[in-house]
Amino acid sequence: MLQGDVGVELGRRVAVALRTALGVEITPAEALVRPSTREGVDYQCNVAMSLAKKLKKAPRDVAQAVVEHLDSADMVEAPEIAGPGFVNLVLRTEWLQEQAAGLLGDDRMGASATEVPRRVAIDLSSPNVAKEMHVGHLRSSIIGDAIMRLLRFAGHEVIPHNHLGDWGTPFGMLIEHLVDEGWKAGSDSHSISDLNGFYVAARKKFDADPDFVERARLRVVALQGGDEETLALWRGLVEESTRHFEKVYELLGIGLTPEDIYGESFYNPYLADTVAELEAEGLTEVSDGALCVFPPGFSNREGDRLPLIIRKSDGGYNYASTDLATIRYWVREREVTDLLYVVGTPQAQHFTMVFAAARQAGYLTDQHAEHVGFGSILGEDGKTIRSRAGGTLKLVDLLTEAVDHAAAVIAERTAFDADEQARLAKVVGIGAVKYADLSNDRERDYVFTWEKMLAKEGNTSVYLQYANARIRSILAKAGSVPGVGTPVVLTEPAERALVVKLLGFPAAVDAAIEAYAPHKLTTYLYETASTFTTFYDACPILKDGTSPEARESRLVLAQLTSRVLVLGLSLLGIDAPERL
RNA sequence: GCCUCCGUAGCUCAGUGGAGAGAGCGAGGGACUUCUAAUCCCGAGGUCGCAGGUUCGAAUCCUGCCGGGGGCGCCA
Repeated sequence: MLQGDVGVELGRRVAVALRTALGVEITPAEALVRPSTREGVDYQCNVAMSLAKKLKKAPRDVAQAVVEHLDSADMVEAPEIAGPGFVNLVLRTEWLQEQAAGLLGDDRMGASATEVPRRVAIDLSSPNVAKEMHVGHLRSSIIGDAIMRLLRFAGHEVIPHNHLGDWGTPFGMLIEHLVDEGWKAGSDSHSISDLNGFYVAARKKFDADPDFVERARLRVVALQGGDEETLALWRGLVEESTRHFEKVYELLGIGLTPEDIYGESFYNPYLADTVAELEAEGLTEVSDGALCVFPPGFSNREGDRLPLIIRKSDGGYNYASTDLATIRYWVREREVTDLLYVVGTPQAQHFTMVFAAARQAGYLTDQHAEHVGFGSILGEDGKTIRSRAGGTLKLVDLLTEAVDHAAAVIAERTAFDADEQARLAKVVGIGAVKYADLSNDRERDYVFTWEKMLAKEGNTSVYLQYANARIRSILAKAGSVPGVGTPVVLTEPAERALVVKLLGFPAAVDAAIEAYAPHKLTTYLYETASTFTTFYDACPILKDGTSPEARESRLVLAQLTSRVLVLGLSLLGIDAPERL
């Protein structure tokens, strides 16, 4: 059975044909084999036009040479040349039948694992201590989680790190507010019911009370000086916040645990060394009292060189220092080959500069560092939903609303018992939120609307879950699941279309991984579910009048579809219930 | 001012330099005593922001312009 992308396999064969026919060496990718939108054509090869000039031949002659030497009779019908030199490829029914039958024994659905596993550190989620997670954290969390799942599926080692905002000057203010609230160091009986309220109250006091400001300042000094009582209070605050995050991660179905937390404080011990190394390398300059690196190629609005400040004029460190120390840590101590940062696109320049500085410093050499940016979630007014702009939407409220909405629909439509309804509501509601986000191009902003988040028609998770539930229902009714080796017989166009689509799974996964673009997978899964429902309507499986052969064959197709949908959704962090 | 991303059907969005640019939603027409209608089928709907350029071929690459978002020194 074929492993991987059908188009790549055809490309390989075209490359061989060109070598034997014309002595030309090209890679499979350069064969330009693409799925075709032409009626009745599965793939098309566009290589003839691209090579014609280089070979000083007419495109149709190159195409003719490809066709004559293409060794693919097992896989495709006799290729036809069309238009200026397109080679149209139609997959043979027998080949499709064999592939479909073979897939039944492959729980990876044709997707191969990498032969060169990498070790990838991925920065995701990264909420701030003493602040409630809001919709802004949604994207980093679920996009990061999906990328993590995709990379692991591909056979890579992935180490998530949750870069918690757990250090810095605001903690003086926050700890003093804790003290005012009667917290005692070392006691774990405290809790904060409203993290946002806590933060706002501290901030308000800070803005109004000079004595409090002074206490906060002293508290920062104590914190950074390692004062035990202060550290104990700080830990209490971090742990309290972490418990809030855990609840959200649990609801969201993100695999992040407290072990994945590498907050800013974690890198604290490395900051001085990191900065000292940069100084020793001669990369730094003092400018306006701040210690800076000036990576080449960046300028500010006056046209002057743009600094990356790694130590503030007051001697404190900032996020550039931490980010450099982070790279240094993961490369040196953890020996990762890749560093991914799932952080909003507004920080694109920051990361470009940090990476540039890290290369200058030798922290990054062969490693691949990439800012996997994502667009902002906008309000209906088209402006970024910001925590301080008033229009805060707590993440937990968003998720609860989605689950409640799903619960209402489920109660209306189904007769499952209460427990089952509650379980389904969570799977459907959370899935809808995740899918609504993941199905957008990662890098683009999108406007948040409840309508979109809760939609259950068209390209939505519910559509996919429903398609799968219908399949599971049929398989349950059928009594026995067709075993490996069950012959697949394709007679109807809808059957054939479904198999062709199912064979596209590896290509979709590859595309999603290659560009860190989960939406490429959602698009594919939606097309697959849609192709299936067309098949479902056109091709009865268990109904009277279906021959035993067709019944078994169609059960295989249903089974394969279910596995593609369930596996695909799982790579996005979305569950697919048996019944719906 | 500079950098960067975006502009595709009424709306929300896909689109790997390849052949009449595709979905969903909405609006119109049709299909249920259901293998689960949270579904399917049919037709309508487009100066791919504008103007040049590169190319055999441009929604896609380059340049300029228009419109919008974001970023541009001590918050992260």
